[in-house]
Amino acid sequence: METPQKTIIQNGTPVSKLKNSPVFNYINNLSPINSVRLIPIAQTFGSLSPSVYTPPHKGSRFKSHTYFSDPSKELVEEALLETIPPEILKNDCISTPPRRAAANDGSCGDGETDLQRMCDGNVKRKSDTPDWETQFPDTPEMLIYDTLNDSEADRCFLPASSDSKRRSCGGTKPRLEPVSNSKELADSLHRGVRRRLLDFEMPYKQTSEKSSSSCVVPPSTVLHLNAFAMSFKDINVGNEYSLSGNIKAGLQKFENETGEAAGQSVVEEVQKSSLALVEMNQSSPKKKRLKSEQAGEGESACKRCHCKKSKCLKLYCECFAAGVYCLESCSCVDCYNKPIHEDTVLATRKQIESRNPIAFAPKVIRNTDSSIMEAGVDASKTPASVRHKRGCNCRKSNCVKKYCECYQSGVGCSINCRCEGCKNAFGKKDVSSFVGMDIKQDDVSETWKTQQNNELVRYVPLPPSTPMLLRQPLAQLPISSNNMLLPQQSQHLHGASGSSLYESQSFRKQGTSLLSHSRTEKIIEDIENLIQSPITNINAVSPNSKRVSLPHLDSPELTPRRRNGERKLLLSIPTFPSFAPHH
DNA sequence: GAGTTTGAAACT
DNA sequence: CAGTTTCAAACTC
Repeated sequence: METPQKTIIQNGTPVSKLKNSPVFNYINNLSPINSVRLIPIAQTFGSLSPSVYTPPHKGSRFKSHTYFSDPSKELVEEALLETIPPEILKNDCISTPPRRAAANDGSCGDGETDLQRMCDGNVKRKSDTPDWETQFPDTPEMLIYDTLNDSEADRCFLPASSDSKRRSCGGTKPRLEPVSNSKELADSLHRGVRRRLLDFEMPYKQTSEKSSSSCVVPPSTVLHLNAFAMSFKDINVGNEYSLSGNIKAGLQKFENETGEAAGQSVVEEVQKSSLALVEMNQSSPKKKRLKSEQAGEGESACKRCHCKKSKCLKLYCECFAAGVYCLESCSCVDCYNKPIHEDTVLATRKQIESRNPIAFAPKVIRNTDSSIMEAGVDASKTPASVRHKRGCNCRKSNCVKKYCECYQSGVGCSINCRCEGCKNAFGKKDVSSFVGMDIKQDDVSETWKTQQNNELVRYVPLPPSTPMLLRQPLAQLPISSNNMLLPQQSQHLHGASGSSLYESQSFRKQGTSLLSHSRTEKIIEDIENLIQSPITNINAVSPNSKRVSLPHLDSPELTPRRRNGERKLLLSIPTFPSFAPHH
């Protein structure tokens, strides 16, 4: 897949020259885009979700991660963030590499085709507007784009809360952001995105446009940098296949080249490669199981549940928990998690949320350095940026099997865990919460690696965003306008901690060079504003006193500290998890 | 593929 | 709030 920038002549450097550059060829050869089978992302909005809950911890993204204490790395993040074309940020294309030959072979096929169309739209747009920066001169504004274009708005659903329900969807919804050419972007997406989203009390619901896709196409802006960044981590940490390492090698080869054009090229290629990685990471715990089965399968590639008694209306059902409808390919019995039972589904979901407001919240959160700071441990040794939101409660599995949600998610146990005999390879409860978890590949258990390799990719599931979360005042959610929790973006990038990519001085150099200082500062300031935004009104305690702790929210460090002229980047409502109707 | 184990979710 | 039950995924054979 090409990015729009590829047609750009950077600093007078012809595209052809860039394409002939060693790194371009090298990385291009590394790109698995052509070889990786697209994992249907139906029902996987969880994995694509931006709503990995991130405690709003000021500055955490820059300091918390062991591997990224170097400020220059932050700049790399910014560079990556900035470099990714808004078209990509704004839609799913980053998660949907070209799949020209994708067959519409069943329940998942439509969604795939839709995605393809969407990407086609982007390609088209690319040719129309080769220089996205020109059109988005103000990068922060680029981040403020409206998540939902008109087309999407027709399909999206809204959170139930009154204060926010009208902020995102519907044809009459106000355009909430200043993206100058949002119309064009919307048009672009109109050409592509088709999603079937469950309408949660959507006042402007328009069901007529529901597509026939049986697998939900994840909320279009949901993945992106999260997955982009995660992809590095995932691949590097969890898989034998280490693209980032290869990128690093390529970058080293590229080290002699300097200048923005070169840097731009590097980042372009990184983005390009990320597309494949993102693709590889479109999975959920449930889906993973299917990955090993899906080779050569079509429809069956969609994840399925096997519920027998829950009617797929409880969190036992992963489909339901993920906020998607069950597929026909599910082997569930007496399933109510289907479009025809939409009301039931909604009611049930509401009920569950009434019990536990974050029941549908991501299970894996971006932990911050607050615990680290509190523990007085050198932050440089604490890469444990990701933790299970509630922690596990394992007693027999030693947190080394997928019974353990932490382990399953590829994250270390934390102080929130009540596990016994924790041997979590990603970080033991009593240690990793505070002490650096310099997880190298060798540190990850062979079991886990084997498991993950069997599933094609290692995946740190990013559970679905939920209406609950989004019912919170948006300004308090660190969710970017493209449905990404900005801190998470960075933390995902941080999460790429193991990635040697970011250890590449050359890359840092290149990435840094991409940003003008003023722009960088502006971006950082905006993001910091977001980070400072508290999510204080998320009930951290479930009504039934279940463990729903949101770590460190009480930390004084989390005290919101708004700056003057606070720019609310979160002017749009992220797409909600979709219950994907299917046949 | 059936049976077992496991721990989250749900219930009391 | 704690203990118990239910449930479905993960795992084993």
